[in-house]
This record gives sequence, structure tokens and C-alpha cells, in this order.
Amino acid sequence: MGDLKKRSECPISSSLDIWGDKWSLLIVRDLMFAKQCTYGDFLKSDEKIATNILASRLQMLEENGVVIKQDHPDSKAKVLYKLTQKGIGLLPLMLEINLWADKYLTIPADRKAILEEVKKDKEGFIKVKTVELMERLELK
Amino acid sequence: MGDLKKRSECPISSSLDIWGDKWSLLIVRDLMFAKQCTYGDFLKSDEKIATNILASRLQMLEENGVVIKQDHPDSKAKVLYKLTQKGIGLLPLMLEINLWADKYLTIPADRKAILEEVKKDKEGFIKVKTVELMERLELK
DNA sequence: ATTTGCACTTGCAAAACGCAAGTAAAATTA
DNA sequence: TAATTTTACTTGCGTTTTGCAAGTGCAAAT
Repeated sequence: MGDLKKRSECPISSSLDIWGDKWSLLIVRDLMFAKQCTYGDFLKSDEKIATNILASRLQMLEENGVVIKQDHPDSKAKVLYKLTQKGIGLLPLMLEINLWADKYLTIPADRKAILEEVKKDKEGFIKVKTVELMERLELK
Repeated sequence: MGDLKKRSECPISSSLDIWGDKWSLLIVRDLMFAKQCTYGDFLKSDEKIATNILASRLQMLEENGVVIKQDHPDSKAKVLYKLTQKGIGLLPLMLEINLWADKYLTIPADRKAILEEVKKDKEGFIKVKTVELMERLELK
């Protein structure tokens, strides 16, 4: 289904071929900043992604090594999605998107507050958050 | 045509509503790293964007204040596209995409070389490049 | 005066999207 | 134990977007 055909060798282009659509980075966002992510959890997000689109994007991201599926500890009916190292590596990019939006768009006050933290010590924030995500990934 | 309907208040989502497709950031890339950008110049890029898609994306980016059209100094038949401040503000994001691709995808050797510069002094690179783009914007 | 260059626009088939409904297995409830 | 609900998808189908080719109109060059 979501098989990758590169349009060029350009790193920007190659990256966009993987997650350059309106939905993929929202999935990554949920995986980065929500406590836990099952299929149903993604559907609860404000943007209201359609179920078939969600399925195809998750498959695409999995095929490209950005996310992995894991067994849910509580139930066989549930699936836990998590970011791989490659997915966690998108953190700096996600922060820059937030900072750009903060500067040039209108964003909610509570988000602005969190971004103040990031602006104060970007490298520190990335380190701490990366460790958190890596630990979350470990406990299989 | 390209009128913006926000899916949510989330900064990531709002940003993607503007440039979150397979082509917009390639246009921004050309504006950032090529010497000059007319309509025809964009068409020459490796990814071979279709003429109608290019027109709709340029309109969308212009409507959202990311690019502006200027008269070409040499000819009335030509149009020069340039990044606005808002567009120039995408530089850190573009660099992070490059760095992610460098780490997790396969990219050409000559690109890797330039990225070594960026890795050495990211803040410095951003400052210098921003000044360059601002100057380019001035000379109307 | 005619041709070429440039910035688009138009038409149309193919693909992707988005909504609603359906399915199958697991978990819960009666 | 049987019936219902939850969970993770899949399927159908109408609408929208994409991508390719061809066309248009103005400016510049020949």
C-alpha cells in the first residue's frame, strides 16, 4: 500500500515522501506528547482523522521505521503504538514547528507557556524528552 | 482556492494546514537555497512539480504570507518569488529536516558535507543565512 | 511581423480522501 | 454460557485532489 517512491535524492524531498502529508506528523505528535497511544486514542484527537486514513498512515510510518506496534500489557484486543529511535529523532523538528507557529501564527495560551520552557533551554528539553521517550520504548 | 480551514488549534496542525503537503516545503527549499526563483525555475527542480500544482501552492503560500511576488528587474514577463520574514523563519525547521534525513535516511555525499557545517555551528549558520535571505528580500 | 519565452489556466483521467457502515476477535456483562 | 460491547481495523462509494498534456495571453526577441 504505502510504498515509498522517491521523487529525488534531496533530503527534504525524501523526508516529505515519508511523513509529508497533513496527518502523519499529528500521529507523531500524539506519540510524542500523549501518555499512551492505541488506535482508538489517535481517533480521539481534535483533528478527527478518518479510520481508514489512520490505518494507512500507521502502516506507512511502520513500514518506514518511524513507529512500531507492540502488544498492550492489559489486553490482547488492544495495540500499543510507539515511536522508534527514528521517530524520536523527529523531536527537534517537532519543536521547531511549534516555535515557528508560536512566532507567526496564533496558538493557545497554554501551548505558549510550555514553549517558553523550550525557548529557555532547547537542548536541555530535547535531552530530557528523548530519555523519556526512549524509556517508554524499552518497556515492551 | 487555497483557503485555510483549521482542523484544530494545535500549532502542529495549524502549521500543516499551511505547508503540510508534499510540495510546499520543496518550494520553500528552492527559495531558501537557490539564487533566484521564477515560476520556470521551480519547474526545473528535480522533483518535477506539475504546473497547476505549482501555481496553487504558490498562491496558498502567498495567501498565508510565506512568499511574495515581486517584479523581475530584467523583464516584465518574469516574476520573482521571494520568502517573507515568515518564510525565512522556516529555516531552522528546514535544517532540522535535513539533519533528520542525514541521520536516518540515505542522502547524497555533497549534501552531507554541507550539513557538517550546520552541525558544527547551527546557530551561526542560521544567523548568517537569515541575514542573506533578508538582504535578498530587501532589494525590490 | 513572426516566433519564442514566460506564467500561468484548462480538461480530464487516476489517485487519494473522507464519511458511514461493516467485520472479526477479544473482553465484558447478564 | 450467551449476549453485548470494545477494539482495531476494512470496505464501499461519492467527493476532492493530483498529475499529465495541451492551451492561452502577454512580453520579448528575431
